Amino acid sequence: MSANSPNPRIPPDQVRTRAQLLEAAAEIFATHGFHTATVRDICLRAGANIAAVHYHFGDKQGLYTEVLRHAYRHAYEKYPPNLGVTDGAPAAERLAAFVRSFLLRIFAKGPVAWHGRLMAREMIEPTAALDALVREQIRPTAQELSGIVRELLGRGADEELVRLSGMSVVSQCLFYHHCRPVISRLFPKQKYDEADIDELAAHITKFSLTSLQQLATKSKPTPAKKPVRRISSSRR
Amino acid sequence: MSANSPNPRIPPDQVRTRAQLLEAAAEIFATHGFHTATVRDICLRAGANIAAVHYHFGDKQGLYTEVLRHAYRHAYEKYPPNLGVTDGAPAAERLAAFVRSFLLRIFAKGPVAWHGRLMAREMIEPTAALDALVREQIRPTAQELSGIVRELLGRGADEELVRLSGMSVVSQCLFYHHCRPVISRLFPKQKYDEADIDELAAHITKFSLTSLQQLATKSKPTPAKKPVRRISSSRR
Amino acid sequence: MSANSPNPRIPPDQVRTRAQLLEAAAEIFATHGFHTATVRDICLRAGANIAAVHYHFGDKQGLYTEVLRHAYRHAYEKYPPNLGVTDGAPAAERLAAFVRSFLLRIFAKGPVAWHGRLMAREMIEPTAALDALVREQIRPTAQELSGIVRELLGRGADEELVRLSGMSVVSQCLFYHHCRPVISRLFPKQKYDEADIDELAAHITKFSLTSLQQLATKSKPTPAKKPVRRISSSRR
Amino acid sequence: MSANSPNPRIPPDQVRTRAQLLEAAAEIFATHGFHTATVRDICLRAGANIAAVHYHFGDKQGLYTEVLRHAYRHAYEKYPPNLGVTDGAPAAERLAAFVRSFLLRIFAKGPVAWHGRLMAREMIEPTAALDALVREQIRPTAQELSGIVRELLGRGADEELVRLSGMSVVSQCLFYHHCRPVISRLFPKQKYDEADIDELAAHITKFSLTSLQQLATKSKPTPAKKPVRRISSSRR
DNA sequence: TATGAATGAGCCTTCATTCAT
DNA sequence: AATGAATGAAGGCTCATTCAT
Repeated sequence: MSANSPNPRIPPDQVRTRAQLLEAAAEIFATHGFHTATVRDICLRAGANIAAVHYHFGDKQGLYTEVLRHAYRHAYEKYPPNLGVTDGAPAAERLAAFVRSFLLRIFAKGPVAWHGRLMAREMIEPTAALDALVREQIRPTAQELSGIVRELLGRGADEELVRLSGMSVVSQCLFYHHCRPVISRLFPKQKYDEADIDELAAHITKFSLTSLQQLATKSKPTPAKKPVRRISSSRR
Repeated sequence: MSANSPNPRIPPDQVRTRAQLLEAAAEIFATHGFHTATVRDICLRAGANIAAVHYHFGDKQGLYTEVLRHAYRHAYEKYPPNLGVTDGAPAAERLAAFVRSFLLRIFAKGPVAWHGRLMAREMIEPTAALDALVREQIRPTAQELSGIVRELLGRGADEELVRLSGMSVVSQCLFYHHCRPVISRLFPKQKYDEADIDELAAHITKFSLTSLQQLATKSKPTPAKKPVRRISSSRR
Repeated sequence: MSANSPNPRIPPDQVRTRAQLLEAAAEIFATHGFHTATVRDICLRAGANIAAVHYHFGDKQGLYTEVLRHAYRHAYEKYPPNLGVTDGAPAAERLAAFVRSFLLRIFAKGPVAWHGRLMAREMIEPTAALDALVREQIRPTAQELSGIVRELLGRGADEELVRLSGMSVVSQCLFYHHCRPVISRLFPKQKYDEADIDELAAHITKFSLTSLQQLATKSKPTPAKKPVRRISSSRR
Repeated sequence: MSANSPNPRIPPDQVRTRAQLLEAAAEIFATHGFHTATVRDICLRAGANIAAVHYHFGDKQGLYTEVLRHAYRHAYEKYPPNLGVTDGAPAAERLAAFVRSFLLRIFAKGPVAWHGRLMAREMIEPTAALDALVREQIRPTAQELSGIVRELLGRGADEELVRLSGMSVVSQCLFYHHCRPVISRLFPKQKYDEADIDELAAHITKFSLTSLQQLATKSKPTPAKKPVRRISSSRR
């Protein structure tokens, strides 16, 4: 909110219109997609004039780009990747935190919720905004995961294996979001409350960790260093 | 293919327009999505009159539904889930075939290629066509995978674990397709030729198989030992 | 039906298609009007091919013209203006017959019913077919009414009064048909069964006759002979 | 007119487009009917953009509804039903005023002229707008006429007779408008200038009054009170 | 400054009609 | 002789965008 106001003095009430526009747009873009969403609907829901979008953001695309940044930032503010687990913690523990925070982020309720849907849409129909997003947000996250996986696989692990294994971990998280319509038809009981997400996170972590640890012993017969004790999945 | 032609004789030439329409629509719907695609473009590319769509398929939605069915059928005809591996083959082998056929299907080139993109879009913005698709195509495929996973985990495996593990397998395949725009930015060298797909299939199979086999040995044959206490209780 | 078959031998079955087309068109034109009615609907209801209209009648307008003629003829065949009352009958009696047959004609049920609606539409948006209709059907009917009215007003009545009074009579009949949508809203109980029509006919006849008889006595102060008392009381 | 403008200040010039649209639409709807008229033509004649109709009136139907209201209001403003005759005037005088104003209204020249044609079309092919019209405009007019007729028939007159007689009066007025194409073919000399209308009004009034007075004396043998003199067709 | 009326391109759809069969 | 697939011209409507105020 205040990140966009250049001067510390409280601007009259333009910022409020801007913020409402952003929030309304996030919801509508997330629900209907970029092309199907209409500027009219967004302005209507934001209680703003029909010309407000062009006044504040140039055009529809400009609004969308800003929405994407806004949503991503909010999601990562609320659920940071490490969830309070320190960098020095055992890799297994950090993996559990990473998976859980990832799921929480994409299945968040309320205003944060739009982030997940917006990103999913961006995958299907990438816009110019994706480049910035990858550069500023996604790549750092990916590298953080790579670090965890590399440590789990052992120092000398093949970098290609690290890369592929990282994607194996992330994919299991994203799947539940990207394929939600099918999952809800195949398994109507699957829900995404906090408890359900903990369950999913536990499975994904276990499934991945089991494989990574086994692959580590195979590729590096001389481990013995880090026993990677438990997980203790303590969070926050 | 021939399911719609009641008599074995080849209908004069009306079917050609229909087929061209279907093919053109598959490509354009896959590229632009349902709402963004225009009937004009489809007819133009199919070399048909603008009114042909409504004559043959009722309306845009009718054409779309038919395209979805058409694409799914074609993809599964070309790459059946078992890829020639008999049902009696070892589960590990059947898993490898399943993964590889899945990847081949969603990354196919040519006219079969649209299937993957169409399905991905359907996940993001489901239409009425999804119900039929799940019922007729997706559920049987899911059950086939469940069978393989169940066998790998051992007879007495927890059904919930079977379900979650099945999704862990599928998710790794779909990920490369659903997140392609991001992957191509993070790892520009990643391609999807037949050789690349074999590589991906090998990793996914190995990653999954390793975990499944490990989870099997832990959960079943020698019980009494480790009741799988916490989250992924590390082996000793 | 057989009126259209030029030779007494039964033509294959073209005449049937033609007749069904005519009947279906009458109903649809009457219900929806010329422009709103569609050739497709007509062919569909007639069980004929979409090209049948152009094959049998040249084009939509040609079909419409034929329908109008067809409908008018049928209506006057079933309800001739005199309803069996001989020309020699008292004028009051002939007036009653005229009014009643007029109402029966425009409120007929079944295939004859379309005549009234078609004519009403022709009033609003006349086509080339109207000229022939006035010449062949409407003018004779009008002259028959004029004769009745003239006799009721007395021999020396002003011709302008005869003309206007004739229209006063006809207008009361047509009103119930032309303004049906409003009447049904103002007086929802008004129906048009045979009994209701008899009631309406009785009122219109009484209302008109009362006036005509009174005007007759006024304009011709020296009759005194024929008091033409009540409604159709046959004079002696 | 000013009922829709919340503030008394004259809106800058948005209302001009609206007014021009309304006027152009009235003419085109009256001439071609609702379905045949095109929004394009209306906008062209109004000098407005093709999207103006949807901006100001929602859709074609919304414009039509407003046109109907607009036309009705204008017609009644110019020719109020009583034409300056006070409510306390003799019933015969009020009847004469009613008939004459009715004819003037439906045969008006200029921008008011469309009212009659629009209403006639609405009878043939009622739209959703008719309900409001009957409720707001037609029913009050009908009740006013009923009052006049009831008084002429005498206090104890049968209500059914009042109702039917009222329709007998109105029908004679509408006839000249609804059947104009036929009348102009049967009696080419019939015109609808002010003088002609006075003539028609005189006849209709005389014809109806004669009947009503006669019916009154018959049904109520104890009249003697109100002699309801003549017609005295004084107006203005 | 910020509004809302106005714009024009373009979309889906429908229609009467034609033409090869 | 008679069909039904194919045509192309509009039609109503929606949209993002602009402009005068």
